[in-house]
Amino acid sequence: MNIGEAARASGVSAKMIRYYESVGLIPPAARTDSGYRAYTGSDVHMLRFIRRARDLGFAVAEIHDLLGLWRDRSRKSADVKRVAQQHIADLQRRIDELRQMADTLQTLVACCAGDDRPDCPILANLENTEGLDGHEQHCSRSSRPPH
Amino acid sequence: MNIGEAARASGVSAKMIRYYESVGLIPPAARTDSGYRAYTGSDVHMLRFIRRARDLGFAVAEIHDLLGLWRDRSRKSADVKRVAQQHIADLQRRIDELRQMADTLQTLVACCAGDDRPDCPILANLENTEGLDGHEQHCSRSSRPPH
DNA sequence: GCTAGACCTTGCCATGATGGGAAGGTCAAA
DNA sequence: TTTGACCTTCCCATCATGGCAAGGTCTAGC
Repeated sequence: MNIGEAARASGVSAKMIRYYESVGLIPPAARTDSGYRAYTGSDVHMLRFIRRARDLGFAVAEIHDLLGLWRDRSRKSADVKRVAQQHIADLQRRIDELRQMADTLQTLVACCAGDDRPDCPILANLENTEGLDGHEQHCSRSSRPPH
Repeated sequence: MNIGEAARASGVSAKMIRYYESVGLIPPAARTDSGYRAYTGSDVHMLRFIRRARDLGFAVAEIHDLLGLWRDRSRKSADVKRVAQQHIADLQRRIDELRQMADTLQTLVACCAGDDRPDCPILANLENTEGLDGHEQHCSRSSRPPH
């Protein structure tokens, strides 16, 4: 199987397959006499594993670990669970960060008239270091550039 | 004011101040005779604005627009509001992506014994293209590598 | 057998925001 | 004058991904 076929069969682009090989996530592919990479069904299976793990947000380094556990018949499921739980914690941290941003912005947007006038609590908040960093409820006042 | 002072006063690193200048987010700083960048209080004010906008997750291109509106005394608050709302939508999309990942993983983790045995629904899910893409509730079965 | 077109190879560049570091110039205090 | 803290520019690395270019290979149709 050529790299293009393997790509279509696994959902991983040819470019990324070469990349994963170059960074050691997957072993170097077998080669034909002319130098083309040759893949087996088992290779595609592995690529699909990688693809799925990427879809779940695992970084390449984490997938490296997961592949090791996958191949290790004597693995402990506790080890897999730990990797997954750490990743969940990481996802949760990122979610919280984004949600904090969204919440703050949402509060500001709710206070913004959104009409033809220039006064805008959103700009006012960006301008002042203070305000809405915490959990204020009141709409702030105007906003004019300095000068 | 030297770049280091401006950095300390604004919370933007000297490195990033130079970067923002290089990509045109801020105008080229004034220079002393010896070539040092020189900043005013007004410059620091702008840098703080940028810093705050970055903290809210705005990309440099968006901050460019926001700075334009900030400087425009005849802006319409509706324009600012639109930028903010688009950003909120973007944040929400990213949050949903991450939460989808976290939810799937959470379900799998809940199904994993996490003991000394190798059988693991997490690996099983990564291995099979099917399963838990949607909203299944049942814990799946084992997981052994191919070969 | 030849040719066209689809495929493969490697290598370089770009993304976005950020930090690290090197080599060399400037400044201020002791 | 020296020292140390600062500044300058330039290059490199991150992370996963795509794009492009130059050149080699394979296959189907004529």
